[in-house]
Amino acid sequence: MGLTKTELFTDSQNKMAAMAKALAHPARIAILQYLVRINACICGDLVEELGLAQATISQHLKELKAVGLIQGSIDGTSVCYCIHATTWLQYKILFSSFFTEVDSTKCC
Amino acid sequence: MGLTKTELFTDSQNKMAAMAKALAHPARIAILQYLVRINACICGDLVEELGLAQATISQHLKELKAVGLIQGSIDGTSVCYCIHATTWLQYKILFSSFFTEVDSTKCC
DNA sequence: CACACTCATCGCAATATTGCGATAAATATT
DNA sequence: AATATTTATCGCAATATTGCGATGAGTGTG
Repeated sequence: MGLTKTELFTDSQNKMAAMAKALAHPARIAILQYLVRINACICGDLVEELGLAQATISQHLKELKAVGLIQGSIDGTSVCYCIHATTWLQYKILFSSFFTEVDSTKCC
Repeated sequence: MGLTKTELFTDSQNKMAAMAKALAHPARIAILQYLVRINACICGDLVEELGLAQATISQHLKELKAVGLIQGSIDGTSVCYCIHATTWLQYKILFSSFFTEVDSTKCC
C-alpha cells in the first residue's frame, strides 16, 4: 500500500512529522542555512550556491514555502526569498518542546 | 533520477537532514512520545497503542534505532525499548541551534 | 521435545520523493 | 515589438518510503 495512515495519529503528531519532513533533505537544510546567514533576501543565487538545477531548487523552495518556513516576494523579474520569522520561531519552539527531558534512570 | 545528491552538501547538512528524516513520520513521532511518556520501557505494546501491524512497527523501531534515538534490550522473549538519552539530548541541542535567531527586519 | 509467544526480516505492491530537461509565464531591456 | 532574464510548472525516469502478510529466529512453558 505505501500510504501513510495519518488517521491513526493525532493532528499534533501529523503536524510534527510534516515539519520534520520539510527539513528532511540536505538541499532544504542548505537553503535555510543560507537564508539565515545572508539575512538579506536571495533568489536564484541558490542555484549557484548549491549545485542543483534551477527546476530542482524551485521545487525545494516551493516545499519550504508550503510549510511556511520561507516567504517569497516578487522583485521585478526575480523573486526574493527569506525566512518567515514567525513560523521559524514556531518551529524552534515546537522542536524544543518535543525533545523534553528524559529520565534515563528508568530505562531498560 | 531521484537519488539525493549528498555529495553536494556538507556532512553537517546531511546529518541534519537525516535527523529530520527520522522524525518525518507520525508513527515514529508517536513511538517517541509514547516512550517519553511511559518512561519505563516497552516492546509490543506499541503494536496495540498505534494501530499498525507488527511488521510495520518493527520497521519504524529499526529506523529509530539506526539513528540512535532509541535502544532496545532483549528481555526474555520480548524486547524492551527506551529513549537513548544521550542521542535524544544531542538532537535537542542540534535542532535548537539550527533554529537560530533571525533578523526579520532585513527581510524582503 | 512440542508448543506458544515475541520480534525481526523478506518480499511484494502502492505511493512518495528527487532531479532535471523542456517549456511556459512574467517582467526588463533595447 | 523583439529579446533576454528569471522563475514556475509539467512530465518523465530513477529511487525511496510505507505497510503488511508470510516466514524465520529466538526464548520460555508445559
